[in-house]
Amino acid sequence: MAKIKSTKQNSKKDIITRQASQLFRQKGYPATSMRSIADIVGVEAASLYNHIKNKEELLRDICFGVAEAFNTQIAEIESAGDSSLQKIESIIRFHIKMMLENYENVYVSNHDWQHLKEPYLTDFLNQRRNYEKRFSAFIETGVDKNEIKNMSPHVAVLTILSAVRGIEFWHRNKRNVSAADLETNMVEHLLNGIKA
Amino acid sequence: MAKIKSTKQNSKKDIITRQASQLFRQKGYPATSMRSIADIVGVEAASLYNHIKNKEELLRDICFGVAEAFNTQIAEIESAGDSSLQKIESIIRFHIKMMLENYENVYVSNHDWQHLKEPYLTDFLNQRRNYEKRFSAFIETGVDKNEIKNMSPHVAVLTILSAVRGIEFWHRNKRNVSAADLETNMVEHLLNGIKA
DNA sequence: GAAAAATACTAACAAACGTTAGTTTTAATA
DNA sequence: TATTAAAACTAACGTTTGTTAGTATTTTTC
Repeated sequence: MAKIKSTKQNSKKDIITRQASQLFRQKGYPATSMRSIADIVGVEAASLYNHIKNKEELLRDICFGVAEAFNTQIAEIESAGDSSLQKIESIIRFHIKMMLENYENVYVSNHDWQHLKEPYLTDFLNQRRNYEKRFSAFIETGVDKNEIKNMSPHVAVLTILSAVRGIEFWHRNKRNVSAADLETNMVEHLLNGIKA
Repeated sequence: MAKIKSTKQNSKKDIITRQASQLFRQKGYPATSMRSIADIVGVEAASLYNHIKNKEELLRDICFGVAEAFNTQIAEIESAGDSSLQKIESIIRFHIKMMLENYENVYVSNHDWQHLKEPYLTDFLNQRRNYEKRFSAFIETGVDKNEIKNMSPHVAVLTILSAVRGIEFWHRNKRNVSAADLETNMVEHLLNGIKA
């Protein structure tokens, strides 16, 4: 009866995916049932299959959408003429921005990618590995140019990526710190820790 | 037929819990079936219920075991006569140690606590909130004594805890960095980022 | 306004889930 | 060695799961 409302911007599939992302974030992918997604959308579970192929497709769209956003951004940063430190700062700020503005999708991508099936799982992991290598290259160059102190690039990337990812905890309790303070303090903490 | 082998150190319940923890880490709690746990233990699913009350009890033992370890340690650090910076370094090193030596349990505790049922869920979250407050107090004192630069203690705690938690990714690919290098580099990165 | 396309519905499926009941087998105790 | 306690087994239960088939209804197109 109650049809899914679609606009020019948001297809019905987009709406379903967005609602699914919210539930995946709250309960986790395996613990989220198609029926619970249908409830939120305001439709019977079977009706969802007029718009999507199956449950995993929802997860796939979320994970690869996030991956593409990061790939696009790092390519842009690579081609800019900034210093290594500036590049690293840009990456950090973009991660923070994504955690703030695209929280649900990034969260789901971080937590539930393991439930992707082959060949998508391998594809996703390869993209992530590639991304970390490109990030790592920023650090290596910075060390060579003495902008960054001598350290393990792998560990630096690990530390930075894990730290920004932790913003998911900030979302659970935003009372204490504003988004702006969060960004300022975290960027400073992570950059000061590696500056030569 | 094949009984679970128990020793004086490890009760049969301990053995089941350890195997369950491995699976929870690999697949996640909701995606891990009692039958898959039984398979690994080498027994039928129904037999597990001679040793445990239900599935959630396994998760509970893991989560609260980890929580207790951290509570005990922070109490010890609090009562020591160290400087704020030393205390923070001690905490960081303990987190890293836990991530290295008690990986499975910490991972599960970090990822699947949300599947605890009440009243355990509230209990767990209260313990965590309390822990973060005590951690935050170290930072605040350090700022007051000018050992640490002026910054948001909340953000510092968030950054540090998230970073060390990220060691779970190191476990997936230990080839590039030794555990010792990991610890040294991460401790330096996180401490240099906050030193006055 | 009729025809076609999109999308909703109800009903049902096979499989997997956590868990219990009842029974048999193994190990510990006396 | 006989008795008791521990722990395994088989079988089954009631739910919930993702998904499909078939049909009715709504919206779009002409």
